[in-house]
Amino acid sequence: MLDIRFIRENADLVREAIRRKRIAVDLDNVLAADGECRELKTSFESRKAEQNRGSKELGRLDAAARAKALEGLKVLSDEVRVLEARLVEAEARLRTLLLLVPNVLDPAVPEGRDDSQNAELKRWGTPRQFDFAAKDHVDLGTSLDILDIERATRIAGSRTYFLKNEGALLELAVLRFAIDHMMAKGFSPMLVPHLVRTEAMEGTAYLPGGEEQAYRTQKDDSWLIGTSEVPVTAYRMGEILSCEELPLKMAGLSPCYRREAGTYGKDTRGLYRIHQFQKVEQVVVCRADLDESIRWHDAILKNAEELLQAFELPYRVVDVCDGDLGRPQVRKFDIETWMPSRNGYGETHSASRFHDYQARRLDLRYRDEQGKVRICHTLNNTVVASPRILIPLLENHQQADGSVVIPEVLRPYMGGRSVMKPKA
RNA sequence: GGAGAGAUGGCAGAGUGGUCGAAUGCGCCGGUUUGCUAAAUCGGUGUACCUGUUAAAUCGGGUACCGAGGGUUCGAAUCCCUCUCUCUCCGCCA
Repeated sequence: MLDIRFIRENADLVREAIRRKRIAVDLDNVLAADGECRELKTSFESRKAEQNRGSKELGRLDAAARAKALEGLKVLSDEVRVLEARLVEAEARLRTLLLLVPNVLDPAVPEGRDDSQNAELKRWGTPRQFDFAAKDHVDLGTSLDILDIERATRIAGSRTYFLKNEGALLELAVLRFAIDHMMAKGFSPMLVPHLVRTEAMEGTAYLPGGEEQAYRTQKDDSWLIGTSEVPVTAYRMGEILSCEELPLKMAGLSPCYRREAGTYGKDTRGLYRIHQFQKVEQVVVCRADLDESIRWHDAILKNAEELLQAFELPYRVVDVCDGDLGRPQVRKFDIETWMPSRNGYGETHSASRFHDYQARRLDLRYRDEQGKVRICHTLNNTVVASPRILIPLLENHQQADGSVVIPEVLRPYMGGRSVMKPKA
């Protein structure tokens, strides 16, 4: 959420963001609602002040004077009540509108219609040329007896899977490596609530707007998280942090649940797009300093790159274009990892910088050295998401005999295994 | 799931209809005292929003906030209702 004062003073910037992110919001409605709010607030407060003065005096009056003053106060009280009701309504209307106003863009964000027009920033590694008929991860996983999609579909519906044997171990290995990698960077590992309240979803800007993508419980009105970003970023919501404890560096591990509504027929084969996966997510909460925020954005991008390099997987980094950028992000870098079966790069990581957009919604603040209360900045990036990462891991490291070599850094987490071999 | 108790400022803890944004203590900040430290002593010490003066305010005026939301009342921390959370006991359970 943007500061309404910022919107008033930078309406052009905000209009540009609405246009470039292709979001259906009429800023004039927002500004009108704001004007109405302030008008009502002024008249309500001055009448209320009058009433407070009168009521205060009433206590000191004798019976006769009191009865007389009471009459006038009753009228005033009704008037105040009406004004207040109108004010509350106007404020609710403004907030509803404000939640939908997108964050402004970093000047560097490239222009583009969709993800096909993201700007490539760098490439690392060279996609492998196979001198044999390479299999995709589904065939590999099946013959290695580490993956079963067919039976999962019977039991749990589309976009589900079983990982078993070394497949199960490989996912655990990848996650644990990611946690250790982040701990070495000073991030606190966190296991988090998977069911959260609307507040946390709204605070991280998944709501309103993301209702169709999230699973919601029927009886208790809570939401299954689509990423641990939600509980981790919201972890200190409503608090005023001391500046000594910033930045908060946290690495959340959780399952992630996504309905994938509206994606029928898209990425239907294999483990690319599924309803449930596990992810280690890095979250940074830092002071309200643009340069610092940008530095962290680069740092969390680098953390993820290091992981892919350790896994010996070719990847590229893209600067996400305006048309593909979400409402809350100022700028976003995606990492796409080489996936032979797609004969291309597929998104595996997403590093977002939010400025104070999430923090304002979460009421996440800190006291600076001067004692001034300020709104934090937040950022996040994937460390690793599995099983999607298993796609490049299996496909890139396969051998002619159908076996798959386990990257060296993962072997300690796999009981020393260096290769997975077909069972049949 | 059933029965009961509770939620007050950074912390502890008073306050059961007006003079309460809230006693008192601790903590914290500043002054005085002090060879230093400690002690003593004096003063200060929430957040948000509206509005005024202004070059700008750490300035003036106002409104709101005593878990959250609603109600009663001229007036609510205090009375009533709903919800959330915490604790105790019973049941169930990993």
